[in-house]
Amino acid sequence: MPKVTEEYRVARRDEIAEAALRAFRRKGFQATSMAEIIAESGLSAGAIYGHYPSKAAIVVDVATRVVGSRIVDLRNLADQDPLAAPPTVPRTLITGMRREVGDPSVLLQLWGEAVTEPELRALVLDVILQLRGALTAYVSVWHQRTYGVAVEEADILAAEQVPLLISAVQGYVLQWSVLPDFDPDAYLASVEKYLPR
Amino acid sequence: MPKVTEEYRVARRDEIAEAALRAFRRKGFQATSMAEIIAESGLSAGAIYGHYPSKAAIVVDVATRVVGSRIVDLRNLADQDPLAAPPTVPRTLITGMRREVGDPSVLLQLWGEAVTEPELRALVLDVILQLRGALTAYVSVWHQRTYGVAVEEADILAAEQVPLLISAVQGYVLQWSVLPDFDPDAYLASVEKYLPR
DNA sequence: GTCTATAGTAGGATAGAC
DNA sequence: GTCTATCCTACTATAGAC
Repeated sequence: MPKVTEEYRVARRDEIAEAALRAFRRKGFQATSMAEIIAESGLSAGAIYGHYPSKAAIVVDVATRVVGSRIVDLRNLADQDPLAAPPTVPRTLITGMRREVGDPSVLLQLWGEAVTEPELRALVLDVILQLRGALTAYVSVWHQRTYGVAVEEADILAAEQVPLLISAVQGYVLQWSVLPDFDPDAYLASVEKYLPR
Repeated sequence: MPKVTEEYRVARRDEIAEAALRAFRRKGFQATSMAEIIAESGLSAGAIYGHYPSKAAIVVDVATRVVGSRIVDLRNLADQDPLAAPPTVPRTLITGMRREVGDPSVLLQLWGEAVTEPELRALVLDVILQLRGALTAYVSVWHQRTYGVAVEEADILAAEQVPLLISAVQGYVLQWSVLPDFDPDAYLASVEKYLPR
């Protein structure tokens, strides 16, 4: 039986995770030192190690919060009738993502570090696979309902088109992060104008 | 007057840069230690510091070699008659990139670290701006020649379409790096099938 | 130019008081 | 649970011999 309430522990972890995220945005996940997380949180080393066993655990927890569940947005999308056209899906995903993580460049940092950190890699892979699965199902249903295409053919079309929808989202994040003159509205308008429906 | 020939110095720098790149692929640019670069090169600390003033200088030099000049491929493309359609450009860029950097996931690592390292950021920005400029000119000319569109309108079309072409390349790199079942040929076929011409 | 050895520092994590 | 103080490892870079 812990002396403090469970809500208190959760709230403290949230506090630490949010402070760590602010620090990670500045220097990246690996390159941020515990000293920076400690300073940003306003707590002490001992306090933090009372809630996380290691810096690696903080990294994984924060990264998990960052990728969150974009899947929810897709479920909402799939419940609409009439269905929104596939090229409008990136806008929905990006809007949800922006609301949740703010500056998306932290996602680019996460992807980059996922190349060499197995735990982050597994996390990113899991999210992309879920996203791809949900998107593929959505696009297939859209073709069936909109054009009366047979299931098998709709699945093939979806498998062809979904990687491009994913690239549209990834390209947004990358170009937002790197180009000082990136225009989000123009970008999304182009996606909706030119990607296949 | 140095005692050794200039070619010798250049060859040694190449050797060190290549060893460093092999190490960076495993752990990322910042997280790789000098000890790992030293071991990978088979040289000693003293030898390496005789050719580079700091680890940061090695990082910048290697990163510069990695992004290289994809612009050359675009120039070759623009010299053809008839011009290749815009959706085939990602294939050309990616083929050149694969030949030069091999495993493209090192590019994703570079992009991620560019978010927080100003020198890498400037490097990546410069390359993307050059690429965007060359691509935009190419696509504009293509519309003028192929459809007889006026210059002003062709420029507008190019400005709309080029971000998607860039996303196609970036999405390739990302999906190649993360998805174990990524199919490069199918991806490029989709790009050519669905992106606007 | 290249080596070995090491100086000097910053890092993650823990001990013990409260 | 949280703090301060500190241990110990690993890092970048240099010194001095060859």
